[in-house]
Amino acid sequence: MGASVLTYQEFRDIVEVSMEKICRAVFHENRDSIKIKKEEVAVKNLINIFNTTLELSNTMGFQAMSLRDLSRESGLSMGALYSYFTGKDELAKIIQEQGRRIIADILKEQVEKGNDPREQLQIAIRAHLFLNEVMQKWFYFSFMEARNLSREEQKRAIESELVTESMFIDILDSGIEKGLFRVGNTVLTASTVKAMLQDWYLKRWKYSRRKVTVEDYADFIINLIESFIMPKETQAG
Amino acid sequence: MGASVLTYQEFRDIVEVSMEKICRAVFHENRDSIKIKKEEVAVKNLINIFNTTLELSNTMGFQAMSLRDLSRESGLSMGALYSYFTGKDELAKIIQEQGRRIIADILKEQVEKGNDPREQLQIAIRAHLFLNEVMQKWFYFSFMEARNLSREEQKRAIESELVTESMFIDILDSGIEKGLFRVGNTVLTASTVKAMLQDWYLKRWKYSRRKVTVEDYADFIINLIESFIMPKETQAG
DNA sequence: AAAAAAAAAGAGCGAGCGTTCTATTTATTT
DNA sequence: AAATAAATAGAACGCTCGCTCTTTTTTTTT
Repeated sequence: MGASVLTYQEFRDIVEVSMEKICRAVFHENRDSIKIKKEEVAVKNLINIFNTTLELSNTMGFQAMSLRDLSRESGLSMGALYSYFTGKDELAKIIQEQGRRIIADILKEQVEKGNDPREQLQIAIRAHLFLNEVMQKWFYFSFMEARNLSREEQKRAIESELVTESMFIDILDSGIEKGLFRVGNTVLTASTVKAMLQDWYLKRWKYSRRKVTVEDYADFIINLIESFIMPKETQAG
Repeated sequence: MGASVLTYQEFRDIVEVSMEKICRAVFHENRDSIKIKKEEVAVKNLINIFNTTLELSNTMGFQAMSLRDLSRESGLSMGALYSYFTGKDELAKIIQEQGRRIIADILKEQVEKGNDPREQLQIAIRAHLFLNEVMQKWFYFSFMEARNLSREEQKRAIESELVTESMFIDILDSGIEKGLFRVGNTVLTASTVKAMLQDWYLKRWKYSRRKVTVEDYADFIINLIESFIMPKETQAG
């Protein structure tokens, strides 16, 4: 081991989550509500709209951001904006949806590459964290604005949180079963791992200021959690 | 050790943070801006106002909560409300201030009781967590609504976060110096401890649903962090 | 019981919100 | 170059917001 570890650069090359790709997906998924016909025009403006929305609402809050703010900062008129979404609420909903979709797709895909629970745990932590880095603004938005969603959408957000956590629980349980990890409270262990991962996008400013890279943080968390769940002898090998 | 550990019940008896006590402090601190003369009347209504504000804004967000909502839910008229604060922004500011004041006062006071770094770390984790439990609504509000504050108030919130974290860093450093803890990245260690503690008030619903008590959670985090920073032999004794 | 002080009530104000709709501009096709 | 389609512009509408201010009610003092 050691050489086969997923690096941040490798991750970026593999997953290719770009704003352009996301917006193209949004365009196709919402073709009936979007009033724009030509894909290139739509994608170009959607990129602008999402970037500006994330920028504004992550500093002042989505509620506090008026569509006139969004219009002014994006350079698009009110009329133009309403060609891309049916209302302010839908704009928030779309951002949330994309965040959930991407984390679900990519995390599962990456973890399945792991050959044993230890490798899977490492991949899960690294991939999750790398996604938090790439999609920082999206996840920060999703967490902070979840309260403004409809009941139905809120349920989905909670469910999404629990599904990701279950993935960690399953890895831990299978590790115990195979005698690789020592017995412990896997639910609480998974829960605290999630909390540490989440801190990366909630307190991004802190880590930036301290010049902690996402690789540093990944290594640290893996060390921390392995020292807890693995017997001393096993840990080094 | 073991018998002298701070329990949640002991903590509650010692610190006595009650809504009534907080509101009495708010009344005296803001006597010039509050238009009410009689302390008992003011305290009674402040309790009502803060409870209702925390309740409403922790579900729908402070921005989304109108003062007419607050008026309706509290049973106080618009005119009455404005006898207790000068504007909506000040209401948010007061709640933030009280949260910061209490965590700073109580945490320092408790940690100073510890005789060695290990005991101090345990006390710090337990006291911090118990405060998160008692003041859950206040802290959730403070975290979620920090963006709506003035630049100046935002600086104070960040400073407060870093001061609490420094307390953990200092404890860890002094433990290493005394040979009790193994050498490691104390800044990142403190940071992750804070993240785990914070999760208690950010995801309270999750722990309630799973019937995890605050004592369970405290014990778990202390175990987790000690297995990381303490050599195996020392840990048990 | 009357007078004075304290507290609460709630209609009214201007501003800004989300949203709509028609006019205009830009791009594409013929 | 004219005709058609696509996209953008921004004024206008109804509504709700934070906040103020005078009136009314309640409490305290005399």
